[in-house]
Amino acid sequence: MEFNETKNIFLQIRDWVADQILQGKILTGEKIPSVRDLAVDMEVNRNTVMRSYALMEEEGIIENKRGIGFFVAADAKRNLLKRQKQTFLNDELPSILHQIEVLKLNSEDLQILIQTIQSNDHEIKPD
Amino acid sequence: MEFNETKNIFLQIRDWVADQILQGKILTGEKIPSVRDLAVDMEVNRNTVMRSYALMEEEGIIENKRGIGFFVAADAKRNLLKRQKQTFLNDELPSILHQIEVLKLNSEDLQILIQTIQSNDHEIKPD
DNA sequence: TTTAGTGTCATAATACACTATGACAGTATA
DNA sequence: TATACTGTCATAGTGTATTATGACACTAAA
Repeated sequence: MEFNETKNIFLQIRDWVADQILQGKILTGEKIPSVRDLAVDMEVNRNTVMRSYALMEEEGIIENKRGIGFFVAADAKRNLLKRQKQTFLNDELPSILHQIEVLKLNSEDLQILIQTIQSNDHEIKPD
Repeated sequence: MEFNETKNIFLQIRDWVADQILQGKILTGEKIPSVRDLAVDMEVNRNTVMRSYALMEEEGIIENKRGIGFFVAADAKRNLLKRQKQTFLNDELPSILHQIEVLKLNSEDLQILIQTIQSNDHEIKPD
């Protein structure tokens, strides 16, 4: 996998797994890739994946079954939605707004952004 | 200054100075704080500020006058605008769009964002 | 000329992310 | 029972951001 240089790898792995869950590519109760497998896939050390999984376990996103592996927790999706939404609105959005103001980006520059938002207006709210 | 834990300090200092310039709080040709002074102000080591300034010099944002200090380069503002705009649109926006899609954020959730963008529609484009 | 302010360079120490590797216990299956 | 998976822990090494400090050359002003 291609990692962003500015963000810690173990956080990017967490983000990737969280994304898989939010997108429904890994379902509730399903087993996620083993620490060793994912490490090989992502060309990263076991311990780094282990750190991501430990973090997600703390966050209640995944659960461990001894000797078997990690599984998507029952309310992982709702948990993640709430957590990510809050992080986005509270931590990321202010910085985005600030940049838009300073760079004077208008509707034309951000046409795609507005379209993307509006295409969600008729979406059914996820659980 | 309060630093974000996830981003390198010398990059955050660069961002801060760049912001001061874009906002017109430091004018073209004006002297920026000395390496030592800013280090004290931000409660950071001299070398860390030095690294930020060296980076900005490479980027053509500031210039050094020996024995005197660093000054805002002639075309710093235009340079910065171009650079930041490109970084935002190419590197940050895709990730933002992705989050909006996955989290199904709509016009209501992002009301402020849309307002901010639209308030730039009647702005005169900066140089 | 002396003094105080600039940046610059070199060195050492600390902290932490990441890697590399080995060993061990639990679980499922042949 | 033997084998091959799981996660887990410990240890050691590497790279790099950051700190701490000292020394030096340049410039401006007293």
